[in-house]
This record gives sequence, structure tokens and C-alpha cells, in this order.
Amino acid sequence: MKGHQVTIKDIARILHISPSTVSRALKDHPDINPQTKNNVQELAKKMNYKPNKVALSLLQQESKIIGVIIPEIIHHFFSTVISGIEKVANDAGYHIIICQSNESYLKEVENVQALLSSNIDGFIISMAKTTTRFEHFKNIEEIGVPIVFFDRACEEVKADKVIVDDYNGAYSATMHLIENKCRNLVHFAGPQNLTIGVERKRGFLSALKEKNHIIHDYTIQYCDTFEHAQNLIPELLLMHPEIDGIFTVNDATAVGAMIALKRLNKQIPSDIALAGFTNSFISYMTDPELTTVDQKAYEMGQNAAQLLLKRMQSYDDFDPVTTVLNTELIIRKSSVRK
Amino acid sequence: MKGHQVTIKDIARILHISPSTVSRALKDHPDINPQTKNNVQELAKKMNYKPNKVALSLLQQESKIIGVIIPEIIHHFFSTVISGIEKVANDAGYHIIICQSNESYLKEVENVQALLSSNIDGFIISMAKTTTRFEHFKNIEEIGVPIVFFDRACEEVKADKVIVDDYNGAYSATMHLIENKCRNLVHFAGPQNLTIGVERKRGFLSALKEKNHIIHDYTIQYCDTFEHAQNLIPELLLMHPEIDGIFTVNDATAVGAMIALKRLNKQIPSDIALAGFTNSFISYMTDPELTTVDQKAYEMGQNAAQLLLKRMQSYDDFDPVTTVLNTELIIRKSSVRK
DNA sequence: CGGTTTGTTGCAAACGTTTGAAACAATACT
DNA sequence: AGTATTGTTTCAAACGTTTGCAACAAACCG
Repeated sequence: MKGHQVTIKDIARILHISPSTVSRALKDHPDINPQTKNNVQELAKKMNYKPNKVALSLLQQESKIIGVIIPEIIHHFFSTVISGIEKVANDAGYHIIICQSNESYLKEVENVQALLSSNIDGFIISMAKTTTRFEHFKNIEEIGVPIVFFDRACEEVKADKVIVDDYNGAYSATMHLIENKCRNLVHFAGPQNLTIGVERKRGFLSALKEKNHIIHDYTIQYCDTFEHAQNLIPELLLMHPEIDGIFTVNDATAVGAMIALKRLNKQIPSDIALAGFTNSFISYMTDPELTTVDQKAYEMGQNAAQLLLKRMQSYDDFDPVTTVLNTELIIRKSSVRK
Repeated sequence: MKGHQVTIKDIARILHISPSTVSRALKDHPDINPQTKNNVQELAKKMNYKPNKVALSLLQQESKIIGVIIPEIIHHFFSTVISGIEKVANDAGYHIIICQSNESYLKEVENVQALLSSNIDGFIISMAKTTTRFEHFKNIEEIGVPIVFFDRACEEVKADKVIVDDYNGAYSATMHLIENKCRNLVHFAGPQNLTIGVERKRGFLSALKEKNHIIHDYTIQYCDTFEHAQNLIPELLLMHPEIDGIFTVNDATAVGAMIALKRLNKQIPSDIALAGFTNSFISYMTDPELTTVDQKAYEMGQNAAQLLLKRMQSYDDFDPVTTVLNTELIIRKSSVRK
């Protein structure tokens, strides 16, 4: 039932010449008779010939495909990064193949294997939350396929990285909350096996210490999802009604908190001020609009792709590069008190 | 600088046997000496041999890859559909390669060409808004690669489709607004070259007619983005302050309208009731929460992938199937009046 | 006229894998 | 002993493409 794409062989058969002649004619090789060249090129056009990438990939050991492994595509942050990657990759003649780990270590390993056996030219990866072993990345390294990590990087592997300055982003968001008279701040933190979880917490605590705020046992809450925040807020405020500001590790968590707070009839920002991290598009759709730290998702994707291209095109092994993007505090109504 | 994956040839060389023996040993072929079989299998495991998919793809003329072409991955609807596709595809041993058209006809054509020459086994496509010519789809059809369209289907091509019952979804959302005492409803409609644009408008108008509402020249507004809605609302309300309800072709447009309405100090739903279409996750993050029509994104992805798998695995050409998913009206606060 | 150059084309190998057919040795049967 | 059978292995072709080298004819040079 399935036909097939036109091949060089088809053209050769029709014109009674050899495939090699067709191949050369198509690339304007000087050895070929102009007449023959013309015939071939015309027929190729008429038959809508397109070179078979699989054959090329096998022959030249490069696929012009970049493998991208991310936790979940439905997160606006990740899909924005992908857009950035795709833009740069496409402009350089590459395509991307996207795999989701769904935050599962096993799925991540599977994805790596599958991409490796598809002759992928390079990897762009953001680790799953549950990944604590790194053999699969080491495996890529041994084979010699370049990797660029973004956002959630693996420190154990020698690879290029693009991250944002999580520490300073968190620090300035916290400072901003303090300047807006928050006296009992809480941080909803991410998992501590990810650098972003560690760094954002560190930035938060740094600001508190600098301003001589007391750090209570409840100051750090491990909570990084929309749902968890909704559940956590009521019990947390019941125990600690003095809380007057929350800085969350990401926007979805902040929005979850906002909804839960409204249900408790808390006024934002007057009762409790809120700041998130990411600047995803929900942040300007909430009421009040959410103060957040812009994570430069699109730029991050572009940078990652550029780094990877550079690495793939260079012959000598230059040292791993870590690009740190500056974050930007986006001040909106959820945190500004009169 | 680049090493390479372990191949059958490597194993053959080390064990001083031929590649064909290695190949058969790995698949437990009865012809092979158990001793040899063992040696091969052990070495393969030790060296972490993984079959080269590119070579297989070339030989067997199937890549186990499904090409997915969508307008923009950053839209929650599309990334959710992709998750549904990926789940079903992965379970069946397929991988997906995602391309974005960015709503551009040219980019869509390019994507089709690129995927075709990568020996893709099947396509899952949602058309770009600007696509009005269909040669590229016809081309796929001729070559015999199956296509499944979802959400935005191409009527000119004989292919399977998965759509939602846009007409009834729009009809019931509109009826709901009428029941909540809207007397001057407006529809923010999508482009009319897409079936969804046509059908949602048709469902809206149907409900109005059934209830004998007057259809004014301003009743249908062509507006389907967040930004456009924000700009349109002020001028529209200035001209027609009697408007008391809006049904939008998608959620982002509804949220844009909501923000603009709040800026004008309009109360939602008491002054103006709002309903969207999609049930994207922003719809329960707004204040008030947005009434919307659930478009069954994840199910749509699953259905599309299942249809495609069935088509790829069948030898005879059964007639094109169109799966229509039922929508579900999700009633939230943006439309319910006391 | 013998030899070189030039223009044009085809052959064959390569990429990694599968698979029908051929090859070969060892064993079994008549 | 001669033939058939069995067990095991290798060969060769195929998928579509590229490319160094060989092949061949025609034209040129001395």
C-alpha cells in the first residue's frame, strides 16, 4: 500500500545512467556533462526528488538532529525554551527531536538510549527531579556526543551548561519582599537534588540573614507544585498566622498559594505578599498580577542551542562552558504595598 | 574527537566471526551454536550494544518515528495533545519528532518535506492558521504515508481526523450564557479557514437564533488572541456598552478580555459574563475562574495516535475515519449570575 | 602513430543491519 | 563407500547516498 519517495536510483533508471552520475549532477559536479546535468536536474525537480536523510545519516554519521530531553512539555517554561532551541537549530539546518522524561529517571535513561541509537548529533537536556544517578549521561560523554544542560544541570558530567543566576534572582525577590515590609517570610522550596532548588533557597536565606530576620523551623517549606501549595497553605497559616510573605520556587506554586489564600479571604499583597520565579505567562493573568523573577526561558533555549552548535562544529575539545543568564525581577501587584 | 556506538561489526571482529552470525546470535536464531550465542550475548551486554536505528530504518523502510506538526508548542492545548500522543506512541514502541509551524504556511511545508525525507512512518498534524493550499498534504498522501489530523483538519485530503464537537460545545456554552440572562452576546471568533473557527461560530449563532436573539453587525468579532482581545475590548465597549456577555473561540482570548474588562472596572460576571473554549489550565487560575468548554486535549492526542497506529498496521485501505470527541461545558464563576 | 591529456561515466566500497542462499564439516543412514 | 541429513557459519545483496578510482573514448601533441 505504501509507495515511496523518489530516489536517485529511480532517476538513474529512467535516464539510463548510473546513480553516481545522478548524484554528481545534482550537486553540480564539474565532471558532469552539462547536457546530462540538465536532464537530471529537470527530472529531479519534476519528480520532486528529496535526498533521503536516513541514508545520508548512515553514510556521514551525522543526522542533523538534536535530541532534547526535558521533564514535561506542558510546562510553559520548557515549551518556551524549546522554542528558543528550535529557532537557532532550524536556522543552522538542524531539527530537534523532543523527549519527555515526565520527571522519571527511568524514562530519562530510556530516552537517552533511544536517541543515541538514532545517530543524534547532540543533546540538550534538563534533568528529571528524580535523577540521582548519572551513568546514562557518562555514557553519552564516552561515545563523544556533546551535551548541553540547561536550567537543571548535572554537575558530575563534563558538559556545557546554561543556567540562570538563581541565587541572585531569589535574593533580589526576597529583598524586594523585605522592602515591602514582610517580617515573617516563608520560602516554598524545590527539591534539593536540583541546583535550582538549592540556589534559590540559598538566595532567599542570604537576604533574610543580611536583614537580620529570624529563620524559624517553618521558614523553609518543601513545596513546588500548584496542588501541593493549595493543600499546604491552610494548614501552614493555621499554625503560623503571623506569616506575611511567601517566595516560591516557581510560578505555578505561587498561583496555587494565591488561590488558596483567596479562599481564606487573605488580601494579597496587604495581608500576605507573594513572589514567584519563572515569569511564565500565567503570572500576568492572575489577579493581582504576580511578582516574579524572569528566568529568560527563550534566551536560555537560544543559548543552549548556540553552545551546542559551537561544540559540534569545533574539532578540539575546549573546556566546558557555563553560561549564566541574569535574571530580572518583574515587580507586579502581588508584592507591592503602599 | 567523536567515538562511536558499539556495532555488530565491532563484536564480530573481536570474536572472529561474521557480522551475520552476531546478528542471528543476538536474536536467538536456532541455527546458531549455543556456545557462540552465549559469547555474543555476553559481549554485547558488556559493551552495551544497542542496534543502530538509522541502519534499521534504511533497511526496513520504517523508522518507528511519528512526525507531529503543530502550530505552537507553547500553547497548553497543543502540549497537552502531544503528551497524549507520546504516551500512546511510546507504549507502541514509537518515538515522536515535533515540528512547529508557528502558524506559518511556509514553515509547515518545510516541516512536511523534512519529515518525509526522514522516513517518518506517519504524520499527526494540526494545520497552521494561514494554510490555504494543500499540495504538501496531498504529496504525503501520494507517497502513501498515513496522516491523522487533529483539531484543525484539512477537508481536502483523504485522511483520518480527530476533532471535538465544536458546534455543540459552542452551542451549549452560548445557551448557558443565555440562561444566565445575557441579552447582548458577542462572539470573538477564530479564522474562518479553520473548521474550528466556522463550527464554533455556527454553534454560537444557532443558540442565539433558537432563543430569538437579534444578531447585530457587531455580534461577531474576529479576534482570537490574548493581545487582540485586550485591544479590542475598550473600543468595542465604547461603541456598544449594552454588551453583557462574551463567548470566545479560545481561553487565551477570554483571559485577555477579562483583564481588559477589569481595567474598565467591569464586574465579571454581573456586568459582563464570560465563557471561553479549551479548558486550558489558566482557566482555573483566573479570578473569577473561567467558564469554558473542555476540549479533551489529552484524549485527542491519544485518539490521534491510536488511529495512526491502526492505519499504519493495517494492510488494506479502510475508509478515512473521523473521531468526534464530546466536549464538556465546565461552569465556573465567570458566567454564573445569581 | 604512439602517447598523453581531457571529458565523461561507471564501479565499488562504505555506513550498520538483516536474511535467503550457499558453503562446509561432521554425522547418520543405506 | 556413497549419499543424505544436520548443524553451524559465511557470503552477498539490499536499503539510498557519496566519493575515490578506474575505465573508456575522443581529442590533442609531438
